[in-house]
Amino acid sequence: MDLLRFLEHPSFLLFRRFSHANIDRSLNRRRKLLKQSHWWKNYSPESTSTVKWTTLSHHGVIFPPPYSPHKIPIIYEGNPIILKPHQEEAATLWASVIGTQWETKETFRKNFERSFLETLGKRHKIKSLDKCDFSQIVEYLEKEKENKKNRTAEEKRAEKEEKLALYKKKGYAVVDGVKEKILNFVVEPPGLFRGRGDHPKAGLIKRRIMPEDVTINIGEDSKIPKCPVRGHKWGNIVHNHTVTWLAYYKDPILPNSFKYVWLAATSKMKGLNDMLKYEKARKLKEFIDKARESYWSKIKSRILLDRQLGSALYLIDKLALRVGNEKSNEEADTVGCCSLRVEHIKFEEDNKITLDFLAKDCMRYYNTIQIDPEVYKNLQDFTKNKDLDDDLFDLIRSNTLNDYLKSLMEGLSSKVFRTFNASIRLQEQLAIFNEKNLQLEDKMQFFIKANKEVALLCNHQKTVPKNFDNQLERINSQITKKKSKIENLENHAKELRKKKRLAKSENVKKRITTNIKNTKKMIEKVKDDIEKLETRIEMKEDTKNIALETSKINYIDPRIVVSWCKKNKVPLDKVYSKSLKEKFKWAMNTEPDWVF
DNA sequence: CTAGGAACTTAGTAGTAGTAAA
DNA sequence: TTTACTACTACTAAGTTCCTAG
Repeated sequence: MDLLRFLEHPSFLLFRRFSHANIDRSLNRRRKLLKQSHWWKNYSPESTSTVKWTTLSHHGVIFPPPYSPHKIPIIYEGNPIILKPHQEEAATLWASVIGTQWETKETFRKNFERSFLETLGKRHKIKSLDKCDFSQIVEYLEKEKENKKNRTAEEKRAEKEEKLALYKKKGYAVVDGVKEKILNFVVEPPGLFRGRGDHPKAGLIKRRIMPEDVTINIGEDSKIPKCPVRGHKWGNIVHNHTVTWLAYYKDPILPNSFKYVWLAATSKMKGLNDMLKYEKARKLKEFIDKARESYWSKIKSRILLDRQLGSALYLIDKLALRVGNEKSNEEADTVGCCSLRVEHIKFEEDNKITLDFLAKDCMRYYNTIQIDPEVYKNLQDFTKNKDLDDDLFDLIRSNTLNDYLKSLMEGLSSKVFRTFNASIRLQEQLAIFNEKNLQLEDKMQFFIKANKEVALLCNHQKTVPKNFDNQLERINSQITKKKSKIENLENHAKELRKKKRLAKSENVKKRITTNIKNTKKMIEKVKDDIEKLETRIEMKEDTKNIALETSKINYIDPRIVVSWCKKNKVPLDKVYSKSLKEKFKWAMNTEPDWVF
């Protein structure tokens, strides 16, 4: 039953044994809350219009604490040098990177050095990073870390409380009367830019953001938040109803982009968009036959441009590739479908191709796959008379492809194919499952395997944890222990049987028989444990470099997951963390027989 | 018609807090 | 009680998409 109706139902009221006044107050409160939070029950098309909010109030953004100098010198050619605070801050940022992978990265080092020397000024005696000895600062940082680790429980509690209080005070916005969490209400602190892969700007000092850098978006009737840094003021105040951001500031590294302050995933603004994303993917389900027919006719077209369009979409559909926009040379050299170059594709026997390129986040996409001969031939054609660094699809770009998609279905774009195929893939994999009597662990194992298929499709990877081998080793030693335990138990059983044979009284025999039975039971249990540990190892090994969460968060329609869990009596907590359950609260009431 | 701006989604990793094992 | 893992969350980088100005 609808929760609201239930709350109003006489049996509920009776059950609570509230006084009437209390009931009224409580109901009103709840009704208000329900009306506010159950947006998915009665969302209307206009909620997706260009007006994103009517009233909006919040507390602006807050800033990381100012730098407090430690006055520890760096040693330069044998001389200790105490730097000015802002210079010392830069030096300390570098010190915090020493011993990590970043320290030895060529670009990172070069860029930091340039940034650092600039901070010091031309006439400073420090001329080279290589000659700087940061070890005293490193030592200091280590001590600080140690101190932090050794805080008393009381201190930790106080800190936690303080954090919570800040969150309560500043961490939410009120949008059209609904209180919503903010995703990132603290601006990014200064740091060294950790661009991924071979990013040309990695290592640059990311400067401190000041209130003057920040534009606040807030309702006309709302109180303008007080600037939290004394002596400073907000850069700008706007009242833009057509956007969802609460504030933005210029990206301190990339001159043409911004950092935005948004509501959390639990908010209506984000949740509704998320739901609509999946609805769009479901709409593609209706159009997919038509779309595939269309790109197949293009693949066979005599017009080169069409052959490129058709073949590109074929790859996007079949391999769930990203569309691949062009990138400037201020960014790492990564590609997607439309930006593939000749060097990224190899033609093998039997209509197989190998794609080998760096994708988003410099994750390597490496896949050998058999494709249809028509596409194989097309792709081969596209590489003719080209250099290795020429575009494979030289006549099209992401927008060409997206324009074409618009002609197939309203609102269709390339990324919808990824969502569509990922969700479909999970649903298909889960549909294979029909053994209802499995243990929960086995069900979970099955789910993880299905999830893994999606992650593989989308090429979602993660680095293998540092001490992964140790972890396996530990489980293995547990198995060894349990195996020797079984041996002992078996010996014990053997002896019991011997005793039973020699026993005279019936009573003793009976007692020994129960003992034997119990021992056997124990053996079974330990064997079961071993089996569980073994599958745990297997699963761990199997997914050690695969990121399962990414697809769960971004690509898999949560309704597929919820319905499967309900149908198979798997508690949702097994699949979704607390925050994911909140993010997907709009999908929590999905019926067991729901289909994507 | 194209380049780049603006806004929003998707992505992996670092660090932390809570929990299990020793 | 300490140590070691594990499971999350916080963080922020890196994509896509759509739009507008020239």
